[in-house]
Amino acid sequence: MSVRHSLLAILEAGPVHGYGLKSRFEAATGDVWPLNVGQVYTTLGRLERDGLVRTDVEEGQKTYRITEAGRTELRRWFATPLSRAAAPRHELALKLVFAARSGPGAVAEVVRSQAAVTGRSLDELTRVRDGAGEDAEVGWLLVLEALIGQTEAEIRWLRCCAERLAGVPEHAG
Amino acid sequence: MSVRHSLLAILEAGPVHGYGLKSRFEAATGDVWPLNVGQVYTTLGRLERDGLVRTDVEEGQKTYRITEAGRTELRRWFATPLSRAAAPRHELALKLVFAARSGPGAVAEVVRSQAAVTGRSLDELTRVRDGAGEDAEVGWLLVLEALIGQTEAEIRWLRCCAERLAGVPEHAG
DNA sequence: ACGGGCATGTAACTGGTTACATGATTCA
DNA sequence: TGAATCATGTAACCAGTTACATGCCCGT
Repeated sequence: MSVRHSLLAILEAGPVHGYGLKSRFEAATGDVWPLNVGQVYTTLGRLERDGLVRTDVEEGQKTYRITEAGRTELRRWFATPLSRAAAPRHELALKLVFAARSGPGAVAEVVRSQAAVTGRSLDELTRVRDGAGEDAEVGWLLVLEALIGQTEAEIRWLRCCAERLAGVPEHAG
Repeated sequence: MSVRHSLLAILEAGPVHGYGLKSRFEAATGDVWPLNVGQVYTTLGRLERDGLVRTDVEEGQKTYRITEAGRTELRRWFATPLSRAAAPRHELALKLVFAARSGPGAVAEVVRSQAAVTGRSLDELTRVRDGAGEDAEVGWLLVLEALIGQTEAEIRWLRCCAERLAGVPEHAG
């Protein structure tokens, strides 16, 4: 529910029209997660359906405004931590688990190809971060560092998997 | 597409009936990600629709069997690394970015409540891992360690956020 | 005149997820 | 007998996502 709540958060600062939400969302996160404009409108439609935003026309442009229910929902979002139980399934972990059961060749392939891509990704992320000037946006830096930390953890884990699975007989476990 | 491919991977080892897939999925990952039985059937229906599995009745029980197209798709899954570009939006990062724009109070609340939950989660994960015996399943250990690494990275990042955002004026950026 | 960015939408589809109905078997 | 587990499904919904249609306005 990231998009829903992000739009709500942008609207908390004041009414915006549909297209403006797209640019503000991308500006806030430094274009790391581009947002299809169409999705803004579908999401806004659902938010309105649920009574979290309301629309009115100002000077020919339709503007969206957060409602009290919307503010409540936003506060709830901030106040409710993500729980591990509610976390989505870790696709890479699943892939590796089932590759391990499929045979050592599959494991090696997954680890090797993923490590290459993830490594390149880490290089690029750190290069971008280190090239950031003084005027860099706070949100953008935070997003970058979240991604860097996550990526580093993934690389460590892949190395750990490679070690542990090296020499494990086929269909083990 | 984790569930889809995981079921395909289980079927690669031989035909199974619907309910068996649920138990095998959970056994493979150590019950970390429980799977609603209903979802097994909806997913199998979609896999059959797409020609990746086929069914036949054996001794009164409907069994599912992977097709050649299914094997191809599974190999494609193993061979194709996850790309950062295709990665889902990082919900916690988004939450923090927008909490930062909402005001320092919101940031502090997010960081504090999330750190508490994440910390407890890390404790539990490490306790489970350290309590694992020699007979522990490989896949389960890998999943555990992926989650531990991810959780540690999240905690480090939260600390970093707390430092960086302390004292940042409201609506900065 | 025309291309590009601003602006608003809709239709369609995907995979994930749950709630519910139904019945067989097993075991205390 | 009655609860738990095995077993098979369906209907409905959700958020995310994209492809597409439409038109305005502005600068070249």
